[in-house]
Amino acid sequence: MPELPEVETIRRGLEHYLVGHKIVDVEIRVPKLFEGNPKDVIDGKVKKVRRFGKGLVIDLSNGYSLAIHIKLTGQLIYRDKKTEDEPVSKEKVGTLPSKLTHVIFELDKGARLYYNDARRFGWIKVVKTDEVGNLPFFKSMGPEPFKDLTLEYFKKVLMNSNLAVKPLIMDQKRIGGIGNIYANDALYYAKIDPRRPAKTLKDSEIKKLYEGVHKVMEEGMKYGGSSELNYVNVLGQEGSYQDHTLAYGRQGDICERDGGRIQKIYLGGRGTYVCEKCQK
DNA sequence: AGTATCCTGGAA
DNA sequence: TTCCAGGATACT
Repeated sequence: MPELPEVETIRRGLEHYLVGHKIVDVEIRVPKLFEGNPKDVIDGKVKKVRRFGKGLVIDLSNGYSLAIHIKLTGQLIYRDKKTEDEPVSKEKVGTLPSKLTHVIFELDKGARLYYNDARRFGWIKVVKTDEVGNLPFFKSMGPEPFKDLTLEYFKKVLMNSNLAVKPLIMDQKRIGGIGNIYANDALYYAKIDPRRPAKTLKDSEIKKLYEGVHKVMEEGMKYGGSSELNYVNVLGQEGSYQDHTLAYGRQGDICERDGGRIQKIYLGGRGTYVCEKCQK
């Protein structure tokens, strides 16, 4: 599921392939995903691509931006004459456009940007660049790992909440970018039970968890993200972090630290993976 | 703090 | 055929 490492991988790809391209036309096949006037982005040239937590912003030269959230199953795939011959994931993407393609950005020089989304949870919004920060999702976003999430702030968030630590660190308003996969793995790394009320964590545990969050997300980016679900990069290729998770998706596996078995439980309605022997 | 909602492909 | 997946929001 796209979290910070997946969305950052996409951002880098978009930055690399999109900057300099002009948007020539927009084809909207599923209107509910698209907000704002598509005409406002036509003739706009891509200046840069930003990421805030799990959200993306494509800034154009004409004062408008595309704010995008791919939620669980969104894909942004770039194709041009050069990349056309590089195969996209047959399983996750198929032939473009597919029946899951809901928006197509026609770019200059014969290039295209496809937005696919199996579950149609994602959104694309046209907004003035200087109003991006007013969108509720961006406005309420907390500080994020690798950026402005300091250990001091992290400590403060955890110490002041009775919430179970896992749903707490996944709250985008408090901390941006952490989702289910990396929350599970970071907690496993730090040997902390995801159900622990956050304020019961000791300083040393908070520090270890902070370290774990960064560690597992770094691994995520190293492996090009997790393609457990529909995630692919802008070339339509899968990542492989799903083969390197510490705890996520590993129910029944033996914990290599102590030989315990990783259990799947539900916490806050979400699949949660925990070795009860070493995660206390 | 837990639960329903959106939505649908794919697994069971 | 039913159920599950979960990011974010909106309820209760």
